[in-house]
Amino acid sequence: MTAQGDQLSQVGEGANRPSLPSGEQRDIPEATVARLALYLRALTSLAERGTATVSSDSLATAAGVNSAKLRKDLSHLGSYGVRGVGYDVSLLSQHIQRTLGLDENRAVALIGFGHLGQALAGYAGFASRGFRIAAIIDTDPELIGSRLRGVTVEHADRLAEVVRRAQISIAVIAVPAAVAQEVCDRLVAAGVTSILNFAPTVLGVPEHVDVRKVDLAAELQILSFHDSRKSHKTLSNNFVGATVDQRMSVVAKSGVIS
Amino acid sequence: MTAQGDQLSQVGEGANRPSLPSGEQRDIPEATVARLALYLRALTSLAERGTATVSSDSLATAAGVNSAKLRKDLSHLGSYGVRGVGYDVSLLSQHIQRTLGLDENRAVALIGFGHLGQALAGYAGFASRGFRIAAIIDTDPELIGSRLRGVTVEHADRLAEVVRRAQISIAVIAVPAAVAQEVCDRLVAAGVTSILNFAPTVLGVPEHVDVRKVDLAAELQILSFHDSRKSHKTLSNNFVGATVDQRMSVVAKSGVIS
DNA sequence: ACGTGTGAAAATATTCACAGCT
DNA sequence: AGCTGTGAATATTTTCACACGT
Repeated sequence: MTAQGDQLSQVGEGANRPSLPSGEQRDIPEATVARLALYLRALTSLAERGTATVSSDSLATAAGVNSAKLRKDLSHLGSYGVRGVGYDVSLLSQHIQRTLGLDENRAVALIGFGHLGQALAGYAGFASRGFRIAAIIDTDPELIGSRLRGVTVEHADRLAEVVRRAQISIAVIAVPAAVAQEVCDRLVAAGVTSILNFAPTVLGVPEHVDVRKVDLAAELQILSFHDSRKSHKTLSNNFVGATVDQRMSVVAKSGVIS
Repeated sequence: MTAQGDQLSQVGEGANRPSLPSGEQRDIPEATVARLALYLRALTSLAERGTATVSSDSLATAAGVNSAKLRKDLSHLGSYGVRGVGYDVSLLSQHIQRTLGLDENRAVALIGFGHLGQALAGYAGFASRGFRIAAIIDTDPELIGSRLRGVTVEHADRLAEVVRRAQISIAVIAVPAAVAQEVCDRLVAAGVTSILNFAPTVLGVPEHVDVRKVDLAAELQILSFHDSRKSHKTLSNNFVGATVDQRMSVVAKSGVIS
């Protein structure tokens, strides 16, 4: 048990690597890409604490992985560490950002401004981690025209127009499952090539479009599977106390995170 | 590209399988467990459409995977299909539910009733897919005492008491990152053994506790990585039109999803 | 015929362990 | 002395392809 449920993912199912356009390091494994985001988060947190340099060991702990994995992952970006010393926090941070394509803030469209959509829109980590909500779309007349940090909620009829004008290639779908495919089709037709889907549906998309999904109930079901196999259901505490302390020392060791 | 970002995950990091308590089939791979949830969703959708029997091919399409994977996955549960025919929708559904430990509705605690917490609480798929929010916790005096479908929002001071009384082993953390670890510690001390974490922090937990995380910004960053490598950024449409139709035929072929 | 179940092959991912730089 | 970068070993996951039951 233990361990942050590392969300891996392979985005390219029929992926025969398309051979790269220009002169960059190639072929970063999917599993590694997924973790780069975690390393970046940890690095940002370290930078805020004023840490200038970090070892693979501490960074790994801060990111919730082991150090061998971290070093292997970073080796795919080329060498940015110094033997005997560690990694320069700000340098590595920048390099990961570049690798992830976060150089300038990326414009994102949010489709669906219900409870979830509003929660997502209000999420600060959104802006601080490289993204800018450039458009919000809904169909509810009550919501159309309301503004959030300078962005006006537009009607779904104007989706294509809005997406094209704001040059948006990434969209977040936060609409009911029943209309998710239709929304998806419209996004794709308008030129969106990457979609984060919160609706509990499989979206059909053409080859060149990536979809990632977040399914709350599925996550809980996975937890449920493991939980239901824990025999010791009823034995507990004072034992728990001990192991929590164990954990604390791990955290202390690396000076982790906000 | 294409392809639903299959969220895999290994929950047990240092997991040397604990050898099972009683007579059940053993050792379902993590990757398989994560997909069982998807199959279940697809099956439910098929059942609603009145489908009684389904082939591995159609079910796979409906779940967004290929059929070899699906068959291999299901083989870990023991045989529930009929050669030459397919799977009985309701039978397989039940079996997956049992496997995931969803026999009776599982009680879940929701910690944090801000925007995100409220969105999660309102999510219908929660109830319909095996979970029941049995407790809601926050610290905001404005929110304490408000009720949602028969559940009263309680103050964080009463967390342990509430968790113990409702026999909760699964909790969802939807609080700011700064207080997530503290909340987590309290949950663990109160006996929670499975946590779904929406705060962008690595949670330290003892061995016997599982954590899964959902990190919105990380998901977007992964999309960003792939998106930024799509050369054809500017070429588009009428080509898009064609490929969308392609996709439509795939969907039609399997009669998918809500 | 049809479609499941599964060994065996291939591809990915993780971990080990240590050479080599600072 | 300390810590990175990496080949080699291991483990896991995916895919292939076909025997087998209905």
